[in-house]
Amino acid sequence: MSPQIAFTTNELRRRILTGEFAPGERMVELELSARLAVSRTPIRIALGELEKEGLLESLPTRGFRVRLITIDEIANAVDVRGVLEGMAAKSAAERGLNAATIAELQACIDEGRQLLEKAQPAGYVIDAARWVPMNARFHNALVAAAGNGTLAATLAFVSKTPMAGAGALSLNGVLPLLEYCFIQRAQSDHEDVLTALQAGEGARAEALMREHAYRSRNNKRALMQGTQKMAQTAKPAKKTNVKAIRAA
Amino acid sequence: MSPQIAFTTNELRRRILTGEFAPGERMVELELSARLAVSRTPIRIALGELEKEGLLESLPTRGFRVRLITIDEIANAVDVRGVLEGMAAKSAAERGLNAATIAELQACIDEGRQLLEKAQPAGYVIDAARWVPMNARFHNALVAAAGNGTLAATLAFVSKTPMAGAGALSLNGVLPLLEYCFIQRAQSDHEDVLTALQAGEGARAEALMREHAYRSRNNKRALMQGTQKMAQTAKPAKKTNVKAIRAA
DNA sequence: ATTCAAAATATTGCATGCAATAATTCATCC
DNA sequence: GGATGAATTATTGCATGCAATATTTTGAAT
Repeated sequence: MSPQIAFTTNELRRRILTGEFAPGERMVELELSARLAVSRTPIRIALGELEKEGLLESLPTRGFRVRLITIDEIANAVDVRGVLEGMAAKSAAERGLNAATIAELQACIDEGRQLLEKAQPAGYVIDAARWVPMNARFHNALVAAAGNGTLAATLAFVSKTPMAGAGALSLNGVLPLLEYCFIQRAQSDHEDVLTALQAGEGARAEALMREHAYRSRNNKRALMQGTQKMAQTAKPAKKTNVKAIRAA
Repeated sequence: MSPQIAFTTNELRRRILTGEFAPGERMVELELSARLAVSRTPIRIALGELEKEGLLESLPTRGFRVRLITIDEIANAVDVRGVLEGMAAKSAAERGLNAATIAELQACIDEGRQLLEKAQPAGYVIDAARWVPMNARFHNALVAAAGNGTLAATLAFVSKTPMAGAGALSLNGVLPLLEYCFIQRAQSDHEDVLTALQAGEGARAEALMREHAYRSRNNKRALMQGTQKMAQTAKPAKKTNVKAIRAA
């Protein structure tokens, strides 16, 4: 992807996810073009991209609108992710792990244990800035070990659903003790999975990864329903003044 | 997707899959624009689309080239499809089927049995024109019954890999007897899955759907390695005469 | 005040031009 | 003859204009 298009896509994605564009709001090419200071061409391509990612929906000949993503939709995506990661674990166990993969997975586990230990005296608050990338590394290493490129691409596809990716637990400090318990369990799942993988126990590794995801799904549901994060009603789309943009 | 872009995408996809563009060949916007009689804009968007489908690969600032799809890649995609369809079957069994779904699945099974019976006196040649859509209908009904939109979208994503979709068995008349056996087994799988679904046996339904896909993968491999369909070496890309196109 | 039609406006779909850049060809020198 | 650098050509990246279409507003008629 060319740099301008990549920039536009990332920027729009970011602004949608941070709520700068509310669900239901229309995305008008000319307005976005003015806001991001790029021409309509990259905007148009980026919008198509974000539609495929599920962030936008297209109106017949009226361009795109920000989609409202429901809790159920996130839960569905996480379930699919769990099944695919289970497949990855099973395949990896059956093929056998190479030394580098074992080292990488073990490194993640070591870091995770460290983070948990550091959290206890600090009021059971996990260092999210380190946990999230570590968690992503663990999942990536596992998927890579399955040696199935299509599987990896499919997981990437599913993980595009907002909040459905591996590193997407809330972790913004609400309910620290509850989150600590979730993370503790996740850590223990990681350890069990590595054990199963090394023992070549494919079915067990698969079941563990599935449960790992199912649990994370339920945790998300609990946190979200608690904080009502996603339940904001869509603000009415404010009218854009195209004449003014055109004049500028 | 607007009509022109849809046309362009479908047309280019078709031409790539039929081999009109050989693997390795570059896709030059201006040339395609002339061939399909549309401007560069829809061509450009369609090429991006086909890249995401895995049919093309992008060169840094040199546009796109037709990718060579290997047998292993197809096999990987079919494996992923099997796992996802297994998940669909399990979910469907756990939620329970409604009457309309049962009727649809049963109708597919009845038609399949009919096709098998008709094939025997006809030299064991299956009527592909009816089998393929029936098979697709069966798989679609099953996925719909799972009630997970993300799962359906993910399956659609995986099924874009050429030859990896549910209705993609060769079925062009090579080895009629062998194909007859494959189809006979597929039919029996369908029947077993419906039985399991109706009995609420989720784990069994899942296992059956996985095996159903794994088997189809191996059948494909056997047929392909026999006929060497995909093993054609890429023709060298013939030079395009842009001056002539420009002049026209 | 309500309805309807006509005019005005907003907005996309698509085509195309131009500049930037990569690849290729060609001419020159050793 | 082969290497090197300059000119040429091919080709994309991006901007933008125009026509087509959908929506909204306006203004009249009831």
